Amino acid sequence: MAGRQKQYDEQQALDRAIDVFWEKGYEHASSRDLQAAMGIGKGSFYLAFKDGKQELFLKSMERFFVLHPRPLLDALRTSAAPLDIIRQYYYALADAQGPFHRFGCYYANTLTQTEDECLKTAARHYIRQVADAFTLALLRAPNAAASLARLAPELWPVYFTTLWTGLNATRLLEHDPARLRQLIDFQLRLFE
Amino acid sequence: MAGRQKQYDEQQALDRAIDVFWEKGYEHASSRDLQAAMGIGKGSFYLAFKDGKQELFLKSMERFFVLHPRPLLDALRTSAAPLDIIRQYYYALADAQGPFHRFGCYYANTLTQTEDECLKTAARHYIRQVADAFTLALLRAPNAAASLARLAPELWPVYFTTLWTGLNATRLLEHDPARLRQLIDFQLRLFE
DNA sequence: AACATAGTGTAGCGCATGCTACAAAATAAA
DNA sequence: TTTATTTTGTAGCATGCGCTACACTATGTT
Repeated sequence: MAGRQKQYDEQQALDRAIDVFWEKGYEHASSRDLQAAMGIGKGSFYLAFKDGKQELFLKSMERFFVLHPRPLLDALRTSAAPLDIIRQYYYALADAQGPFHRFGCYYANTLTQTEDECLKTAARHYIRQVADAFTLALLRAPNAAASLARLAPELWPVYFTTLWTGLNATRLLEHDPARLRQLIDFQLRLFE
Repeated sequence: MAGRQKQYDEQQALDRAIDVFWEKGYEHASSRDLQAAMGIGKGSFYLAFKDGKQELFLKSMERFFVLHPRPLLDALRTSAAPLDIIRQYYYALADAQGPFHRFGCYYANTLTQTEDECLKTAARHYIRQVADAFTLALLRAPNAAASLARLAPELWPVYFTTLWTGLNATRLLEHDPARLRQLIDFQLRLFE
C-alpha cells in the first residue's frame, strides 16, 4: 500500500454529513454544503464516494443506524419493560426540542422527501428493522397475550410505523409536545 | 377594461398545475413543467402569478381544497353516518391505486417536502380544517359519548392528523392496501 | 384612427447544482 | 533515488433553475 495518507477521519466526516443531511434533507443538502461540513474538498469527496452524494447518503443511513436505532434495539432485547423504552423513543420524536430527532426521523424524512428509489428502499429497510424489533420486544412482554387479543400481531409493525411517521409530520402541525405525548400514551395503551 | 383577452381558462390551468404539483411535489415541479402542463408561456405565467411558483402553489392549495376536501366536509355536515364517510376517505389514501390521493396527501406532502414557512403555514391550515371537521362530525354522532369516554375530544384532531399523515408515509412502506385498511378499521374503532 | 391597456412569445441573465479533469503533493515500495 | 500509488486542491463544464426584459399582438375606449 503506497500513496498519500488521508488528512481526515472517515467516520468523523460521515458524522458531520449526517448533521447536514438530517437538518436539510437529502435534496437540499448540496455537495458543497456537505464538503464544507466534512472539512474536505471536491477531490477527496469524489475519491471517497465515487457515486457522489447518493453513495454518501447511503453510507450515512447505515452509520445513523449504528448511532441511534441500534443501541435502542440492543436495549430492547434484554429489557424487562420494553414498552417504557419504546415510549421514550416516541417522546423524543414528538419533543421537537430534544437533542435526538430535532429534525424528525432520518429515514421517514427520506421516504417522503426524495424520489430516488434506491434511497427509499434503503430507508424502508431501516424503518422495518425498528418496527419489527418493537414488535418482537412487545411479543415477549409479560402482558403480550392481552395485546394480541386486541390487535393481530401482523399489524403491529404497520401500527408502529404509522404512529411513528405520523408523529414525524404531526409535530410540524401541533407544537405542543404535551399533547403529542398524550397521544403517544393513548396509542401505546394497546400494549399495556 | 381594455386589453387583449386571455387565451386560456385560469381555472383549468390551475387544475393542470395541481396535477403537476401533486405528482412531483412543490420543489420538483419546475416552473417550466408547470407552464407546459398549463399550456401557457413564461409571459402569461408571470403576469398571472406575479410571485411566480409560490403564488401559484398557494392558489393551487386553495383550489385543491374546493375540489377534494370541501365536498367531503359538506357531506359530513349532513350525514347520519359520518364515520363511514371518514373511513372511505382514509381508505382512499391507503389505496395507492385509487384515483384520489394517488400521490399522497397534497397538504401533508407540502408539510414534509418544503422548507418554505409560508407554504407550510397554509398546508397546516387546510389540514386543520379537515381534522376539525372530522372531530365536529363525530362529536355529533349518536355514539359520541362512548368515544369521549375513551379519548378526550381535544385529542381528536391530533389523533386524526397523525393517522392521516402516518398513512401518507406508511403507504410508501407497506404496499398491501388490505393491511392498511385493517389498520384504519382498528384505529377508527375508537369512534364506534 | 389614435391611444391605452392587457396578454403572449422569446431571448437570456445570474446563480446553484452535481460532477469531471487534472496537475500538484505526499507517501510507500523498488 | 526513482517509481508507483494515493490524496488533495483548483478550475471549470454542462445543466437546470426561477425569473426579468421587452418587443409584439390583440382588444376596449376615446
